[in-house]
Amino acid sequence: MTQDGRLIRGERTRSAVLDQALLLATVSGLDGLSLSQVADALGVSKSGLFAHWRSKEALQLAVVDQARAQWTDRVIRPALTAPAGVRRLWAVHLSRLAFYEAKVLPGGCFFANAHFEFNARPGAVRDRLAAEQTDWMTFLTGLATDAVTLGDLRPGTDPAVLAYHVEALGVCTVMQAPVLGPGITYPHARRALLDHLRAVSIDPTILPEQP
Amino acid sequence: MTQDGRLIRGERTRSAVLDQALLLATVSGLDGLSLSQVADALGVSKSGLFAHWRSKEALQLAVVDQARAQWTDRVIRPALTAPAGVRRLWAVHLSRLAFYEAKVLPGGCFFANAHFEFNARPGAVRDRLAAEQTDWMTFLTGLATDAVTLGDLRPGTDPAVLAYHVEALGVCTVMQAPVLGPGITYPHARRALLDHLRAVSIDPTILPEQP
DNA sequence: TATATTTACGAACGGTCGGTCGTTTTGTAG
DNA sequence: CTACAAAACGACCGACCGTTCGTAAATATA
Repeated sequence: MTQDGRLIRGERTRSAVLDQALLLATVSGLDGLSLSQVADALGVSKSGLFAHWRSKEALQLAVVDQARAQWTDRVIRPALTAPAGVRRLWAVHLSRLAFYEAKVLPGGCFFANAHFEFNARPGAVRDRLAAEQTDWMTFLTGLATDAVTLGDLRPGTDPAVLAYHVEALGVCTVMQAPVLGPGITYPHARRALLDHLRAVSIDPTILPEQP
Repeated sequence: MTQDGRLIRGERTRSAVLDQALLLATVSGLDGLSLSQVADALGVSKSGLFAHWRSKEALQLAVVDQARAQWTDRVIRPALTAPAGVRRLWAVHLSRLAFYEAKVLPGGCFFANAHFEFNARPGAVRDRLAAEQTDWMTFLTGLATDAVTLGDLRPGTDPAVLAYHVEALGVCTVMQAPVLGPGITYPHARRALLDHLRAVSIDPTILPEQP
């Protein structure tokens, strides 16, 4: 291991593998993930992957964990620590983007997409994803208890029903999203969010970059 | 071929294969469908399947088509031809059941589940499923233009937004479904629907049986 | 420089997959 | 019964999969 803070070789390839696996999982699903394809895409030997994870399932779980961790660090935490007066804006736009990215734009172009646009059938991986959905619900509830109520987000819906919608969408929620509709492109939605962020004096760089 | 109306041998196995394939697709997804598993589950040779469909994708498309045809014949058509005064009830309950079956009860126990709880990534099959979602939206719109408006089904939602929700759920819609929640089991929901059907003098047998 | 450990590699294995081919069984018609 | 066509079978193919293993290269420590 190096004594300074730089990544040693193992950690660097480990990170690259996880990123590539997440990317491929958005295409063929977490079930359809192929270790051979991951290795070939990186120009790395397939057998080398087993030096970092003991099995394919272990790598899949690592992908889920990293995706959740990144989403939490880069989006949810900034949202929760934002000034109280602007959390409502965050709630509406994040839910809108998450919904938009996760389902409406297959194979899309945005951070949130790569972190939601996979699903899995087998047991352990599916359970991990279910936990992730619970986290998202917690996040929404956290927003609701302070600057905005769930009723504001979706009038007439109690939390239990919203929880089912979270389960149903596999990731986020179903709120009123009037900006979404035919003819509204994704760059349009993103630009609108950036404008809003600037308008309320939130650092727009907390919004993940487009790859 | 026989001269009377009975199914000849080929059609019988063809139907059995489609049913089994639909069942397995609800477990591992339409992508994860294995011809070997289908054949083994039926005690049939794998190579015999290629006498009915030229490729695996052709069989997958046939599965989608049959699922949609059955759903239309057994559920949507009866709903559309129901007495005008009760279509609102149908709309609410069908959407509720479809939502419930398709997403909340994985590996469930009901007709609608087996016809919705699969998804696919590759091109042709995915396109076919997208067409199915459009049909469902048309059905809901057809209900709305007569006995009930979409506004009644989900207050404050315009059709464009609802269309996105249809896309998002992958099958149906997101309407107000107050009966769904923690502790509300599926038999509960089904019994409630049967009671409602009887209350409005609709033949309950149009509701598909539980397998 | 010499040594030890991490890291990556290439070859190979058993298994499953979709798909092909020639043959045999099954059911119908003459 | 014979003739014929539909239908199903079993063996086999090449490809890809996840995984193991022995070995070589890269890197850290001394």
